Amino acid sequence: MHNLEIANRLEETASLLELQEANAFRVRAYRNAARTIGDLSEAVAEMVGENPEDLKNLSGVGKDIAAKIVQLVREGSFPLLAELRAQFPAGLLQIMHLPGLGPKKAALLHKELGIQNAEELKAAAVAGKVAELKGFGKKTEQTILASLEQFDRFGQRVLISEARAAAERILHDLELLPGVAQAAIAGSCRRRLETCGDLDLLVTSADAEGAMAALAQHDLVESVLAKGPTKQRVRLRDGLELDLRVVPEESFGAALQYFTGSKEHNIVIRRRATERGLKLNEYGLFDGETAVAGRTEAEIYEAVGLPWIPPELRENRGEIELAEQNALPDLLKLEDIQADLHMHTTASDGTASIREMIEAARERGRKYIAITDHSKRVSMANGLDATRLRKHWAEIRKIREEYSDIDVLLGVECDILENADLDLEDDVLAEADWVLAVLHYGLKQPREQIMLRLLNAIRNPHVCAIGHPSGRMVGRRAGADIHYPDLFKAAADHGVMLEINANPHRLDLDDLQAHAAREHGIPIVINTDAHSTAGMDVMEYGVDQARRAGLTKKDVANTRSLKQFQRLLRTRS
DNA sequence: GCCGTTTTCGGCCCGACTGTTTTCAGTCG
Repeated sequence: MHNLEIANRLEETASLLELQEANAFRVRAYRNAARTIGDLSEAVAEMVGENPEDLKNLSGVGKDIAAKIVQLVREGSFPLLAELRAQFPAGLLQIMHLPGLGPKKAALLHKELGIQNAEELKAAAVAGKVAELKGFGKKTEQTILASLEQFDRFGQRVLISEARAAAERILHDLELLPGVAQAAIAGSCRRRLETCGDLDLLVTSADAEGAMAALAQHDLVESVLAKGPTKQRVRLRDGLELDLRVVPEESFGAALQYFTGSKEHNIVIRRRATERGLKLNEYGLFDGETAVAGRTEAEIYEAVGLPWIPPELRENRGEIELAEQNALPDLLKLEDIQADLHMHTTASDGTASIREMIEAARERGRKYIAITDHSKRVSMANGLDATRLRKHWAEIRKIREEYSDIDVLLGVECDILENADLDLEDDVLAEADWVLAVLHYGLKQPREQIMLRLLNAIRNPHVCAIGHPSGRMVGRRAGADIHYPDLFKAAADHGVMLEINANPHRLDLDDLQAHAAREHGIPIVINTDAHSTAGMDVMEYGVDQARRAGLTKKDVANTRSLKQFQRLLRTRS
């Protein structure tokens, strides 16, 4: 059992306890334990096997929760969770996590209107029944409908981080099978979309039955939904569905190309084949009955007059034209990244100390970082006022002296307040090496006010970059209503960078806006926004997003050495 | 339910906003 699974059960327990109106601190205890375990690099299941007493050394895990984890790992059972699940319909958890709703309102909807899931909530809201409930009203009803619409659009899709973790684990295990020669992930997961609706795996094997049997028995697989001689569809324990296709070696490239998509990209590629008197399908590229290509993707692209196109670009958004002119961008790679300029410590809401974060960054090969704890407005995250921030910086100054192979910038993640002021005075910001200005609150303000806030921040001479510009959460919450052309113009005029926040829940800027920002000549920074040492590992998702935006090493500021990076920063007054 | 300790129980990140009320509960981050 993986840490994430354990953390998910604890998190679900916390949510269900909330619905039950249990003691708020008990709820928090489960949530804290879930977070600790989710952020942990050692496997909890192994700790249970070796020395279960060690669990109690984890912060937020005491006698009770440790015992529950042991039982979960050893016996696969979690009685408290089972009992809670029996009390509330599963759909209620989704409802309570909709923006504008929480445990209290969700419980009331369930109690008063018997609502069990999102569909029933929608029907009740449309019928105007929600507004009649005590504590609700017309506005709340509208908020609910808007949240449901967002939820519908996301549907059953899961974040790329979750999809990849599952796909890569299964792929790895299939690769170890004796009969399997080649194996690959295809589909949206290979294209590194923000979310995946399902997973596609391809293998070549002398023993198709063996590969499918191994998949059916895989510990991530819950059930087999369909099975034929070359294709098997299974449902994973987390609900995601996965297609495995066993293809002949001479068709592997064709199948990979075909099942990677996108549909729009493939339509154009197939048309190019037709124009050349050829036919392209998942088995190969054919001249009449004769296969002329199919073993690799590259030979298929070559046969239709193109260089191989990276999967991240395959959306028919201009990549085929670039390929024709041999002008495909040399996309950014994870190893190009030299720095991480957005992270938190225990000074605000991070879980690791300054020293721990510096060392974790070194282990990941970063040459310089910025420590950017929250400003005071984010009181829930223990944000820093001027006095505490200055003390924090003094501490960082002292500690960074111990390290000769990594530079540490004095940073801050400064809120842009609802009234467009910055959360810290200019004299404080002037002392920072790196000021990241961000929106956290009032994201639903009208466009004019949002733009006033962003432009005001950009005009401030101390602001270096705008972090997670829209504030969106993938699949959960649309971001602020930004007029991007104005944002880009202002950022370009004032030499302010824009962030791609690499957290898979954010990925903000998105690929299209990151591409547009690059067109304006704005340097992009890709940062993890880590709240723990393990949080630094999400950099790859930010890099993937940049690749989808067509960005190269030179488009991304934190691929440079510190000296070169500082030259890119606007002149500091 | 966890933590730290004054070792047995009190404190646990909280201020602002929203939409509902007519003084505040619920939600947000």
